[in-house]
Amino acid sequence: MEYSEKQLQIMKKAEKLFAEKGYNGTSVRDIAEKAGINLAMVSYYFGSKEKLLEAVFDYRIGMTKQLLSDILHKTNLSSLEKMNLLIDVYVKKIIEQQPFNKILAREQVVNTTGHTANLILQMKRTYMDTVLSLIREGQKKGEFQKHIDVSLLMTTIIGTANHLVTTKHYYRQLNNYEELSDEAFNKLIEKKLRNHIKFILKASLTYES
Amino acid sequence: MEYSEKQLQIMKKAEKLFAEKGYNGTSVRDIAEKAGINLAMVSYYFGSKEKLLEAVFDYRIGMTKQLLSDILHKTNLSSLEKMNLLIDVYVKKIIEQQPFNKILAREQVVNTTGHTANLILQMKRTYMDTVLSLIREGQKKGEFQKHIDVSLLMTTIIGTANHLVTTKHYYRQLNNYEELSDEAFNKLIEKKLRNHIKFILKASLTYES
Amino acid sequence: MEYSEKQLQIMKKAEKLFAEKGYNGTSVRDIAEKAGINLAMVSYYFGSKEKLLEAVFDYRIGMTKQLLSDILHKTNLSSLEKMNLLIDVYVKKIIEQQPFNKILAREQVVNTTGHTANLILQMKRTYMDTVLSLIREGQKKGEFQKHIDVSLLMTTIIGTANHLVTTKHYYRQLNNYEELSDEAFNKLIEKKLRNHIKFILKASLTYES
Amino acid sequence: MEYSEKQLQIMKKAEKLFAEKGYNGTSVRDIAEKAGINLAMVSYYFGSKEKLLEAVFDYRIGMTKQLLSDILHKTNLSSLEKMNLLIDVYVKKIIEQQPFNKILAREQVVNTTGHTANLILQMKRTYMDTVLSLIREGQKKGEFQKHIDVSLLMTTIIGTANHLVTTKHYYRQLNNYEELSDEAFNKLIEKKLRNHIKFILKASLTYES
DNA sequence: AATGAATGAGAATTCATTCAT
DNA sequence: TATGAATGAATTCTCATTCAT
Repeated sequence: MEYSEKQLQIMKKAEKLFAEKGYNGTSVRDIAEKAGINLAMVSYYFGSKEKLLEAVFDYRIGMTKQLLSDILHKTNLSSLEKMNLLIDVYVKKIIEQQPFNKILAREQVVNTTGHTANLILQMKRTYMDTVLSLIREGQKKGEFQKHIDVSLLMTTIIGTANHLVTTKHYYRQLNNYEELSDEAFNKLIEKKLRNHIKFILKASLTYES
Repeated sequence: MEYSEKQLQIMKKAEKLFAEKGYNGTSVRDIAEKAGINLAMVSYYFGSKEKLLEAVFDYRIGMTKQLLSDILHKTNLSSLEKMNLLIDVYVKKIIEQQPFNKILAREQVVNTTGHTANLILQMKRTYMDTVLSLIREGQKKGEFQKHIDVSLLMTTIIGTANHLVTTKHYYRQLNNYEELSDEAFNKLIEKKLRNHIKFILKASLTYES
Repeated sequence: MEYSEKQLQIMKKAEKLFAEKGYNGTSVRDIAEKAGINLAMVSYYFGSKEKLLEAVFDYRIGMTKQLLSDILHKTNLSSLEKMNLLIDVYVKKIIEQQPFNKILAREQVVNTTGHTANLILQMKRTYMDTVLSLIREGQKKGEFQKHIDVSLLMTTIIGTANHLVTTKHYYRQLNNYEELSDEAFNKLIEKKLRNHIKFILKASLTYES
Repeated sequence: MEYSEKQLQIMKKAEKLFAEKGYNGTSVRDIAEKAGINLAMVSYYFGSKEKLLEAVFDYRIGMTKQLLSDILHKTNLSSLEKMNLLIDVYVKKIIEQQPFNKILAREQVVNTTGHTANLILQMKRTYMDTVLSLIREGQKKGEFQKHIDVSLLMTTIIGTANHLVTTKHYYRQLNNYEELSDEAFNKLIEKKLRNHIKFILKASLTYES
């Protein structure tokens, strides 16, 4: 699905508002105002508010799939290197696409059916398959231990990243980072998150009971 | 803050609806209907829809604080035992209070100020202090390694539990648990989650670089 | 179905407006203004604009059925007397309920399915059964001729009355009755219509080829 | 008024939609889509939606006037023959132009002033004059009885035809013609209507009190 | 002659809340 | 304590029309 410049412009503003106030907390009026367009243009370009949300999901999840596909096709890397690259890319994406991640974090709770839920499931499957193949590779080479619950391990990685990003204002207060600029704080948590996830992974994958 | 029977009855129905459809997606009419009361009674008992949400938070977070306080005062346990008990209690709570956890997961994203945000911050601080003191204890005794980012470790624990519970319908599909009854599935993920978190904790706290 | 005073008040104003401007040409705002109530009360009392229209149909068609039932149960009358009474009552109803008749004339054209169409069909069946039994009675007694297409005869009676009433402004102009008051004109056409239909009926039912 | 091919194409589609959903129930978008043209072309070709409706009336009523004029000028026919021809032509027109007749039936109820109302009045006058002169002719020759209310007689003819055609779906159900094809059913009611109107006319015009 | 974008007005409906009883 | 009626604001969406190209 391709989107015109105008559509992308609207989608970006909508994404921001959905992230800040939630889908139901955002009115089409809000979006039209922020995007500097007439109220009726949202229906004109997307059909409805819900279709606009779906467009945002389409767009972002499409990007994500592309990222994952790119990594898998880097045939010159070892499985551990691929895993590390995957973490780097994933964390970078999470930090850069914070607004969409907030929407995703909220919508996947209540939206259990429909087009959006389908997209989310597809994305989760793609992640799962990618990680699964990487871990199997590592296990074959003896780099990783045998007893790994990949699904739960992924829940941990995604849950950690999601929770940090969606509740970063609490993390900031609890750790006294309030004097940092937004930019600096984002840089900081990106680095911390990347290292932390890699640490958790290494500890889990190489743990000897 | 004490709540009357009638208030608790309303709060319970509201909690369920907020969890299923989100705060903004739930109307006062919905709540009144489900609770079998007159529409105006919501305002009468709570003042407003938002105050009702706050009451739910008050109530649930109060319960959680009590739980944590109980654990800390069990002076006859070792720090590792306390930590394990904490996990048991936390996971049990997460599973039992899934509706509230869904609300919490959603509201903490958009609600960054106000009474609710304050309650959440307090709760997080309580968790943080509890875990911090347990880990310091364990480090003193040489049971845990020295370099632990407690805040991120907690992010991992909470993030893992939250993500599993709020997106459990996806977890179910991805792992082919669709034939299980709701009850059986809840039992299963409670056990899995408990073990997984303990494993992650042990692997992290005892990791040797 | 019983309607409260308030509902009847709204239905009456709505009926008038629907008759004057058509269902689609009338806004809920119009109705609320004319009825002197708040805009939201229409939804409150009827659920929706369409349900309000259905209520009007329910009410008026219910009245009509009652009228027909009353006539049929007058056992002391001959079939010709019953027929004449039926015409009198029918024409009186048509004249008195001109607004509803305009709505009916318009809606039965486009509304071919749904609750409203069902009501109309029921009413038509009731009329048909009534007239059919009266004519069969008259034929048995030898008062009426044998070859009568009752369905088309009814189409003629109803069509004549409908057409006169719904296009009476044209009838008025074509026959130079413009100086008459509304009341006087209504009186006039009621009498003319009654006699005309009786004449057509007599001529048709007793025609000898 | 002459219309271009393009205009006629649009008018035809518009006529169909107006008949099916009513004028107010049909959007310019609907028409543009059905006609396979750009939305703005409706305004371009007709000025407005209302002018488009007027064009349809212009066109159809112009055709009707032509038909009537043709009959009147057939000097070789007797008045009874002319009357019969008039019925044939009228019924044929009613059946063939059902969509326009539905529009007419609806619009003449609510549209009591303006260009459209004028056109309708003109047409009615033309019909009236035609029938009046035919009946006067017949009365002079002694073929018809003296006391005839021509205006009401015409109301009966037009009303009968209108009612049958605009509510033919009910007629179909009431008389169990549902298994007939549309085409066959139209053929059937055309024949029935023609005979019925002629019968009513003959019975009325020759009735002896 | 035709198009796609745009607009402002208006549509029906739902909302949380209040008030008199 | 409880109710049903009422309100005004806000919701999303559709409408006919216009305009620049």
